[in-house]
Amino acid sequence: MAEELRTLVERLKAVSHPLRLRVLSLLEPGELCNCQIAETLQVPASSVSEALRELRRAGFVTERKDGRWVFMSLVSRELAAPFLQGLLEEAAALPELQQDRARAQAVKALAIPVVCSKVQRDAPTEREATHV
Amino acid sequence: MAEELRTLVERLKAVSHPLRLRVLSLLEPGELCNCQIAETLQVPASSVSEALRELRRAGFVTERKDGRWVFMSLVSRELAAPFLQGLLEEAAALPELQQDRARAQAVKALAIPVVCSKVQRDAPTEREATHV
DNA sequence: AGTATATATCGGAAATTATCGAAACATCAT
DNA sequence: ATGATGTTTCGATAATTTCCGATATATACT
Repeated sequence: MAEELRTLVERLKAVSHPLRLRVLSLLEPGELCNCQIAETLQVPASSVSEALRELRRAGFVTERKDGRWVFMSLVSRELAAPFLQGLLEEAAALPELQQDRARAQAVKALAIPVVCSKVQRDAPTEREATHV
Repeated sequence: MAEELRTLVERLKAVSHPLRLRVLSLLEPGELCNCQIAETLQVPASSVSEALRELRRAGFVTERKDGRWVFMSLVSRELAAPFLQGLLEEAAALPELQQDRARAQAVKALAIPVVCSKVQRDAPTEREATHV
């Protein structure tokens, strides 16, 4: 298979996943660190980290380290894939993702250490019937 | 998971696949029947049929039956997902997909029965190392 | 140094997807 | 009706993906 086709497919796969799409959409208004995302989405921090790794691999996200924290943000529109623009608009219209953003705002209002020390504790453990 | 998020993810998954993306891109200039696609891409007809089923399920493709043949075409831009426009542009720029289109033109120049009677015979049998 | 905390990676079980030949189904041609 | 041909579905196997707890790594604080 041609390299370029493979790459495009990999980038599409990266966003074809509920958690990764939620994370992507969450980052649109601005950067967030791993634990802010984990707290916002009520998902284990390791899952968020893996989601971010895929989004980074696909070239949609960049990181900025600041001490203990790694703040992730979307790459510029110019660097992103052409299909991303339409996708983000489509995503922003979804009720659940709007809810996510509202939660993120509340989380951002708190100091980061306060948010993050909660994450380890109250991550959900029950597995859903279908993949999240 | 919210229904709408799930739907969007399903639509993204539908195009996150080399064969399905090739088929999608192949249909952009105009309708083709299953066997024309199979011949163009040198892929078993059943694989093409399955790819088309997914693209139909995702709402990207519609069918028009004409006797033995089922011609598939892209749905109108208005009905398609917002991200599809950018994706098709991105796809059209890929060398391999341009090659596919050139082959499709050659195939279209032949009478359909001539094309299709070949398909059953010379489909490739060797499995590639990675998924196609 | 030692502890706490944020992030990344690993391991591995479970679910999902991919693939294609075989068989079924639908329509045409004689 | 019979056979030929285009399309779809089925069956089964292999490959991949998902998910999260456990572990590892990195930085901060005291």
